[in-house]
Amino acid sequence: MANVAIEEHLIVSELAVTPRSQDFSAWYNEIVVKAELVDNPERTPVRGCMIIKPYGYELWEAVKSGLDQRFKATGHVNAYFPVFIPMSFLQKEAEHVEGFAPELAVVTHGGGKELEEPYVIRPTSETIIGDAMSRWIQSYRDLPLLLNQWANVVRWEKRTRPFLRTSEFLWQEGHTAHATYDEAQAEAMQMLDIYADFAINEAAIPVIKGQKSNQERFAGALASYTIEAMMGDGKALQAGTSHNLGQNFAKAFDISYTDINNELQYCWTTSWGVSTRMIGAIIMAHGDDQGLRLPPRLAPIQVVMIPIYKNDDQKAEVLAVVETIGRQLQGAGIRFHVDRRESVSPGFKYNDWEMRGVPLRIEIGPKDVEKGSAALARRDIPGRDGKQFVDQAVVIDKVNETLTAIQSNLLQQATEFRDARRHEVVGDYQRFSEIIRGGEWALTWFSGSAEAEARVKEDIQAVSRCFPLEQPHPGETGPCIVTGEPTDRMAYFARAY
RNA sequence: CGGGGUGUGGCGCAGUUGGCUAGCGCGCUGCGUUUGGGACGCAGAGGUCCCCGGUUCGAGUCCGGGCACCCCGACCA
Repeated sequence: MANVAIEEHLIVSELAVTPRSQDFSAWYNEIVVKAELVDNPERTPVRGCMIIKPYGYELWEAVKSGLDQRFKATGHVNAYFPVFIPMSFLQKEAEHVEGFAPELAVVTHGGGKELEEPYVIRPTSETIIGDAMSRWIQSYRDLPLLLNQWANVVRWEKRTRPFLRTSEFLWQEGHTAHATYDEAQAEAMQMLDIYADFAINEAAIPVIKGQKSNQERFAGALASYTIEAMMGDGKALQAGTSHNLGQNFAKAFDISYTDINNELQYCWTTSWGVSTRMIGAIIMAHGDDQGLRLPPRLAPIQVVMIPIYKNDDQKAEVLAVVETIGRQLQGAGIRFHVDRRESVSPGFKYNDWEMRGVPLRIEIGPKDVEKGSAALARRDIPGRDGKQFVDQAVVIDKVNETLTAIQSNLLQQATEFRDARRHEVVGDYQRFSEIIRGGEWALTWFSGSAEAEARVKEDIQAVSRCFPLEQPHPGETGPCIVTGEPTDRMAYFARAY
């Protein structure tokens, strides 16, 4: 018996991905390649960079589209700034250059000549956009200035993983300028809300909105805010950030305006970003042993149709039904694909599309032709339980209904998973450590000091993720988990990506 | 940047103490049979064994040097 079990295991591992439950990291590395989100990183000619394949890029386009609509709806406009930034620009904001110096890629030559001033390949664009803003803004009538840019950025990383940390990645960076602190702060919070709304309602990932500790703050910001998500292994992932930059960049780049009293004032600026890391979040929040599970609202293919037949007569009948349903799906605006491959069996196709995370599968075979039915199989409910047979006449209604159900089920599953793994702990450092070592989240009173944070990092390789905006005990104080001193805010701690 | 490891058809690997024609599985191409949960048969194609140098009658194998990549630890959307 034992030998049979081992052989079965070997067969499975040859055919499919390493089960997520067995080795989360290996599962992730394999699934991004096998689901064709990226080219095999080991064969990508540039170290630490990724080739995003069409299926992965379509997923990114869906993310882009969902975010871009939200940005436009709140009055932001897109623009584009150079990928090269004069080195001197970065040096104008002391904390900023210090934060980014270790991971800069620098261009020293162009057109065969050494450049007078080296260019940095943008790691982020606060400086070059700040420089433009200083020229564009003169009057309070020019404010607020609400810009966004979709771009690639480069940060030289020592250890990289597809989507989670790569030397080059795609993102959007919003950059805004305002007349007052309050307006900038409101903007930073508004964008955080937009990110949270996107994560929850499009990506089906529950997130916690919070503020970063000073140690985890963006280099050059007054305050940094984050949406934190829990991955399938319990680790935390920052899925988006928003910064109130205060007047730090305004002063460094002379972004100033004349107010209504004809007095010169510095602007208050913000920046905010979501990157291709969001793809990593979607993979790790929803995936299972069979592969990806994509939320219907973002899935490049929402429905895959598998025709099944034994001979040419059946093929003709089956494909006629497939065409009919296909036209209906198209009319309903549903993204679908018909798997017409002749060289692989239906069973292979089931597994193949499950690995790619397609939310819903429709099987049409001779029996369905005969009965006027169609088989619908949900990706989020494995096996027979997820399969239903519906009348062809109502298939579109059923598809719409089921896609909606899958979307909300993914969110519900992720929420229940997370809520079972976050724990409030007061004054018990031992238990605090055990929670984090056990791969779960601890919510505890925290002073936020550099010393306290360093101690936690030293002890248990974890840092604070955020002070949640929604505090569980507002107005109260409690003992800092590290120092014991009374403090008025609680923070989440967890191991993180 | 410190420690460990690996470079052999597209992918995963075998090739032990040198030996002749470099092999296996998967994938790929063609034909046929199959097709409701990862099909099968037959016939094919595909290799400067990471690079450079050395030892030898003979090097994928031994020696020297180089390069690349992967994994594990300190910094990061």
